[in-house]
Amino acid sequence: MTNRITPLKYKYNQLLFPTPPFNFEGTVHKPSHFPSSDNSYKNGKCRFSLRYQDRTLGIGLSNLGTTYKPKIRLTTFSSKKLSNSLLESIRAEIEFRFDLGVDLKEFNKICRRDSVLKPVLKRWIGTRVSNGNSLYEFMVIATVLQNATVKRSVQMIENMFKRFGARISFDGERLSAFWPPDSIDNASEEELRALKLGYRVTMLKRQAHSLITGEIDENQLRLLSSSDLKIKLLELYGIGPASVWYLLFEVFKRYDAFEYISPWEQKIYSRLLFEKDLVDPKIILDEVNTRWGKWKMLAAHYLFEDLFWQRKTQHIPWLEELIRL
DNA sequence: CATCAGGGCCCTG
DNA sequence: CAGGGCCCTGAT
Repeated sequence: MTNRITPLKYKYNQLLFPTPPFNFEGTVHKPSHFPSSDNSYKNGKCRFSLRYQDRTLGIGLSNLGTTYKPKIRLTTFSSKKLSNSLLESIRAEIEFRFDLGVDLKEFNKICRRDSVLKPVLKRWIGTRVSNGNSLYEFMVIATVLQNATVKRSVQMIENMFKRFGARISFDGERLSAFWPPDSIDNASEEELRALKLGYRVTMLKRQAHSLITGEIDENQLRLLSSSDLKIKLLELYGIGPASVWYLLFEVFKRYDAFEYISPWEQKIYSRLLFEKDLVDPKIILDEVNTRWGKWKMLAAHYLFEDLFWQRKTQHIPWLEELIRL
């Protein structure tokens, strides 16, 4: 266990040019995601820890552009010097994880014709599906989400950060960083149980193990068609019908990955799309399919995040009840 | 004090 | 394919 904080004193700037139109804030900060100590968003600046090629790095993203002339400053912080080729591959990885290269013209056209999304698009045009986490990290997140309230999920992931993660400081922030998977693989069951992970311990251990054996190769998986990818992801221990859509969408940017609705999401979509308390999941799924087709999950994401942004400035009682922080 | 569901999944019959 | 069990917590 390391409570020691590692300062990342080397810093490298690069410029990123997302495809226009681009929305910086909507892309780098997702208010519907639960808060955790590996990332922060303050004063328009996004910072997070990045475990990449066995290094623990700090990343800063800040906006230097406008919606139609997008430009981002990517700053990579490290405790050791980094080579140009490594910096280049970090840049490419960040561009992928934040989906900076996608062309959303067709999606925007569909949104403008849609009564529900039209006003939402006005606020968030250019927003990407984005996630700073690797597949492995997102599997961990999906696992701690299972059968738990948000508060408990946060408790579980923070317990894991404390026990297995690193602490880094850079750019005036102190953040946690994910652990190398073998530390979970080597940990004893009792040790993990002590972190109040419950029955998820088996899943977390098997996931870490399949990563270090090379059974999971994220870069290879990115090349698969969505249907093949879905089959592969469902083979991962602990990934079932609810989690697989999160992975397909957030990690692999498959914009149509919307085939399953969990009960709390069902309530939210019932409100947003039908102005009712509870609509049958199948009806919701049919509705989003006819409305938004192959862009249905991205469209739903816009609705969802827009709602959670509203929550920051106004009290939405029915939503508070569902979130149960 | 007990019981139960929660932002599921696996395993069994 | 339906249903039980699973870690833990907080609500009732």
